[in-house]
Amino acid sequence: MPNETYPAHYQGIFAVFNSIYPLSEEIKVAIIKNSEVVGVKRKTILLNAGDHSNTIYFIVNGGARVYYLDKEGKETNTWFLFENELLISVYGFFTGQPSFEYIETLEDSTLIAVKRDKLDEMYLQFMEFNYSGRKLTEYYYIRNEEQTNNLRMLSAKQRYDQLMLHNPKLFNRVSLGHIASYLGISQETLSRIRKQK
Amino acid sequence: MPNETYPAHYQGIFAVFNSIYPLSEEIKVAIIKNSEVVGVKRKTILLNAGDHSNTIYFIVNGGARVYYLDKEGKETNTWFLFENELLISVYGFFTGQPSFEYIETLEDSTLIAVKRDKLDEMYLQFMEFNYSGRKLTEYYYIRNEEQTNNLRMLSAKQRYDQLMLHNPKLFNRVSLGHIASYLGISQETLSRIRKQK
DNA sequence: CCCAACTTTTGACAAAAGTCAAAAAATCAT
DNA sequence: ATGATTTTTTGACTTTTGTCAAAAGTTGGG
Repeated sequence: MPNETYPAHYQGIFAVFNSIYPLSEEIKVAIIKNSEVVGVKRKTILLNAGDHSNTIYFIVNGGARVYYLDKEGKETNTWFLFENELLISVYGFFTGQPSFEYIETLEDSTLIAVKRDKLDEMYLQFMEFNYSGRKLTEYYYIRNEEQTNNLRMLSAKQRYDQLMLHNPKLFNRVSLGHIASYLGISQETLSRIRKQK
Repeated sequence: MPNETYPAHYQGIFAVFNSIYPLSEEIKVAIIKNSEVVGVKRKTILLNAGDHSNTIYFIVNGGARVYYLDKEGKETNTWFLFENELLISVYGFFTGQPSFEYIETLEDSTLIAVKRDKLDEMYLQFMEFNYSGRKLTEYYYIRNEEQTNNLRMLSAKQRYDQLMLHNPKLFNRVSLGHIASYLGISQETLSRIRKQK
């Protein structure tokens, strides 16, 4: 059955899952039935700290950031995510505990939203869906670990260079202030690092 | 069938998996068939940088560290793992790429070793096994993310305090030099932080 | 028990990064 | 376009953390 029989917005998410483990028609139908396509404006808060994170988003287009507030109330960004990526607050979504993180769109975005209870149903109904879920979790885990290792071992300048090398496009879509906290440095230091190049 | 019919060393690993998703007798038998119980001395290298990481270990007793060498050749520890925990080099094991990390036992240890191809076979043969695999990956992911956030946002002293609060027993089993690099600080700074308390 | 090896602490100094305040530049809505 | 916001840069200064070298303390094997 050709893919065109499914709504166009689902092309991306099906492709991502399908590249890991073949998605049966049943699962595709279930995904469509258990999800909702939503369009949101830039700067929309998708998750507030304190709330329960019960939705996972697949970004069809647009982008978002995950951040939290440090003791002085300053925002610290932990992730930036864009088209064809999954968007959650990892801690809140995985543990079911109230979130300490916020999720906010960076741009006008189209998202596929799946509620956690629906996702859990699908994981229990289609055991092979856990195969893809596991692989995707592994993939994001590795991305997180890279970040950990960079923070542990590299200087501010080296972390900046790494990001420039591996994700230069980020600088076109995210303000330097946001990038600074992601790199674990002050905005002023980031500015100075960029200047001395 | 009572658990005592299985080798005593497998109690812990079965309990860990069983608490996530019921382990069928078939999977238990497969795990035993596809694994090996190994006893190793303290300071045994289980994985060398450059090698392919093709074994996952469950620690029956003992402990190990995962570390790598920075540009100056200094060791940086990324994980400490002990009894009833899974032991891998995340990047190497998940990606299949040659490892940049080393794994070394910290104490004489008993381990259950499963080769990656055997694990993959089990994941394909028993789809519900992916459910447990996914949940375990999520669990270790969260632990890693905590570490990332601490490194991004907390001062050396605050990171030390966090570790003391959440994992004080670590200090009984791991030298301060090893803990320093795990916290992303120099040994001297760690020593000074501890003194000023 | 004692020596050798390893681990931890200390001191003096240097380098990295943060803070605060203000100016400059860029962006956005009207 | 233009004034108002937001973002980025700059300067002066402070704090944090690192580095190097040496001393002190600890541990384990013979």
